[in-house]
Formats: sequence, structure tokens, C-alpha cells
Amino acid sequence: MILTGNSPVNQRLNMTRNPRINGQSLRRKRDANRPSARKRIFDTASELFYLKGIRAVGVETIAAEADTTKMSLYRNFPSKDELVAEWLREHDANFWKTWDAMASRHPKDPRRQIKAAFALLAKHVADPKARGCPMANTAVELTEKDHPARKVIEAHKAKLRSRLVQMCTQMEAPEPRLLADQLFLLMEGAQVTTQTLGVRGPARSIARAAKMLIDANLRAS
Amino acid sequence: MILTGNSPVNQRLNMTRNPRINGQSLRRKRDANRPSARKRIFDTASELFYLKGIRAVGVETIAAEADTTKMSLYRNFPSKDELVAEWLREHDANFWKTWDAMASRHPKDPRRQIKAAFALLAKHVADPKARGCPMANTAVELTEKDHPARKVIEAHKAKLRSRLVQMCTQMEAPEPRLLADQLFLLMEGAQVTTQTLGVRGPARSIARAAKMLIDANLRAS
DNA sequence: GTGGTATGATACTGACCGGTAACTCTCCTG
DNA sequence: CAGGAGAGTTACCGGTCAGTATCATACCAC
Repeated sequence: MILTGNSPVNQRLNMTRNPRINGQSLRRKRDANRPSARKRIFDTASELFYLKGIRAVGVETIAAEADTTKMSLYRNFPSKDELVAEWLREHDANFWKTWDAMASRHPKDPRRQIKAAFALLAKHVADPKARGCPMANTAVELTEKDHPARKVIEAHKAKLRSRLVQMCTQMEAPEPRLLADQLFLLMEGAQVTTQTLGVRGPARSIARAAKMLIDANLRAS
Repeated sequence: MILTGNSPVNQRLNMTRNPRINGQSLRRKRDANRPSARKRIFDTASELFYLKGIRAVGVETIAAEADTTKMSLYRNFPSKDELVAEWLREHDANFWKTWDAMASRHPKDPRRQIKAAFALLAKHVADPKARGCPMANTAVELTEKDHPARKVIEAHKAKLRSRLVQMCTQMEAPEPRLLADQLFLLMEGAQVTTQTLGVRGPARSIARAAKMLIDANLRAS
């Protein structure tokens, strides 16, 4: 069926990696600055999960793409589920690192901070290879409410929401929580629409939408 | 693994359905007003796809839940992929039926039409069992760009976008396409956030968000 | 060198996947 | 009553899934 369409990747599985030539075995390892198996696996999994979805990517595929084997994956991660959660945890960390760096460039100017955040988002949703928000996508795909990834997702989104409230409060919006929710909706909407209507879709209006919403809220004081 | 967590459903597979009692076989069929196998399968698939996701639900599970067998599924649908596409086609038809009924209740009053549409959406995202938009969710889950469901999804969202543009034009918004995109982002955002922050999340602000955005746009004429 | 650690390679398990074949039964229609 | 359509039943196919066992190899620190 077409659903498990990772065939171009799987084809590599039957290729002889690290070929034994002249009985001489196992060439090309430990190239000094070759990343560890763990890192290769993690990076490969991150990319594949994001681009193809989680259920669409098997552990065997991840290992092969990382030029290693399934055993190395299971030596470094307790399960696929935990690998997914780990991927999202790292995404969360990177997200806030970028966010805080952005905020610190406009100290005590929440208006500019929000503007900068939306500029970042606008840039992201303009990338045709982007496929929305990893957190939201995973929430859509993994419906088991006790999946280890879910608490990462919920914590991430809750933090984002409260950060927005914080900024809107500092901006002295008459109803900071309302404005924060509105901005949140725009952000999430922009991410998800890229997967249905692409970069020419409504996502391209994200920056102006945010600006108008902020202006309207501040004017209503 | 936890990913394929449809165990409570699968357990039924080993249960003897339509048990043969006293050698007498095949009880309880053709109950006169029992729906056709096709309808049972379709309705069951629609519900399971929406609530658990597409890849999380196997054809065997669908058949068992519909109290029939896989063979009946494949007698009525060419493949699982087509069943998915069919599900979305029906959703699309129902969506526009509701939409048009709503619009005809406020003829030549686009402002009220949009308000009614957002009221409907607000009601939907307030349902704790809701899990966002089937179209958007499927787009997230099925990344193969030639999947039969994708053209249904893209056509649906494109139509929704153009309908919004049409309404905003009738409303004499100074920039109808901008306002339409903004409203679109809010709608999509509201649907997706219910899956991460639930009904108490930003989705609850959807109606007020739309109103403020419309007011702001109309004021800018 | 020796030993520990990380890695590679291969084979395997049991379960599930989508999809098909072949046969039986029931009921409606003519 | 005959026949055909719809539906149920069971068994099967090849393939993939996540996860494990076992052994061999390469490297680094001591």
C-alpha cells in the first residue's frame, strides 16, 4: 500500500554497507571526527520523524539512514517511543534557546519581542520543506494519552502560552490573556496550514495578522 | 510498543462473533433494519480514523468493530487508502452542506454568516471528544504527496479559503484576501490547539478573536 | 599488551500489516 | 423454484513492525 511509502529509504537496507573487500573487513569507521552512532541515529530520527511522520518511519529505516544498525539504536535509546520523546525534548530546548536569544535582543520591549517572534515564524512557514510544528504534528499522530511524548508536548505549548501572556501583560494590553490566545491561534494556524495550502497559503499573512491583532487589542484600552 | 495501542479493540478479534450454537450457524443477520455492511464499515472507519488516527487503525480492526470481516471491507472499498479518501470526501460534503445551510439563514449578510460560522466552530472545539479537523489531521499524518486523500484535502481547504475571501469581499473589507487569510489561520489554529491544550486552551477565544480581527479590518478602510 | 567500551553484523521472535482466495449461507427478486 | 447478489467465514500470502540475542571487531586508556 501507499501508506508505507518509505521505499526509497528501505531500498538501502539491502545494499551492502561497509562492504568486505578482499576478506578485509569493516573499513571506514572511527573516522576521528565521525559523530557517534548515538548522534547519527538521533539526528537522522529527528529529520525523518519531522519530514515523514513518526509512524511512517521504522526503527530499521532510521538505523540504515544513519549508517548503522538497529542494535545501536536500542543500545542508546530504550525504545522508539522514548526516542520520539527525546527528539521533542531537544526541540523544546532549542526552541526556547532561540526564543530567549530573540527576547534578549529587545529588552523590556515586549512589542518588539513579539514582532521578532512572528518574523521568525514567518520565515519558517515560508520554507517549502517545512512541515509545521513537530510538537503539534506529533500530538495529531500519537493519540495515546499516556505516550511519553505527550507530556513534553503539553508542557511545551503551555509554556508558550504563558510566555505570550507574560509579554502581553508587559505590553499593557487590556486583556493580556485574550490577546495571548489570539496570537497563539495564529501561530498554530500558520504552522498547520503549510501542510495543506503550502507557503502560498494563508500562512504568508501571519506577520500582518499578528500586527493587526495587537493594534486592535491595544487600541481597545 | 505503545504506538499500536488499539489493544482493547483488537482483543475482540479473538472473540467468537456470531457464535454457532447447537450446530445452527449464522445467527443475527439481516435484522431488516440493520445497516448494510458497507455503511457499518464506513461509519466505523470514519469514527476510528478521526479518534485514533489513520495509521493507528488497521483494516482488521475496522471490520471487527463494524461487526463484519475484512472481506466485506475489500468488497466495498478498493483499498484502505481509498477508504480514507472516501471518508474525507463525505466529510467535505457534510461540511459544505452545513456551511450553506448556515449561510442561507443570513442571506446577503456576510458579517452574520461569518459570525455564525465561527459560532459553529467554537461549539465544535468546545467538545472534549473532538480532535481537530479530519482534513488537517490527515494531511499531517499522510505525507506521501500522491496519496488519494491529499487532493481531497487540498481542494477542501482551497475552497474554504476562497469562500472566506468571497464573504470578506461582500463585507467590503479593504483587503478581503488578508482578512480571509487571518480568519483562516484562526480557524485552523483553534482546531489544532484542542489536541495539545484541550478545550480550556486558546481555542476558547476563537469567537472573540474573529470578531476583533474583522472589526480591525473594517475600521482600516 | 590487556581490558573495557562502543560499535558492527546477522539472525531471530512474535505480532501485526494490507490484501486475496475459496467456500458457504441467506435473502430478495423474477 | 431458480438464480444472483450480498454477506459471513476461514485460511492464507508476503512483508513490515518493534525489539532481542549473540558474536565479532575496532578503538582507547592503562
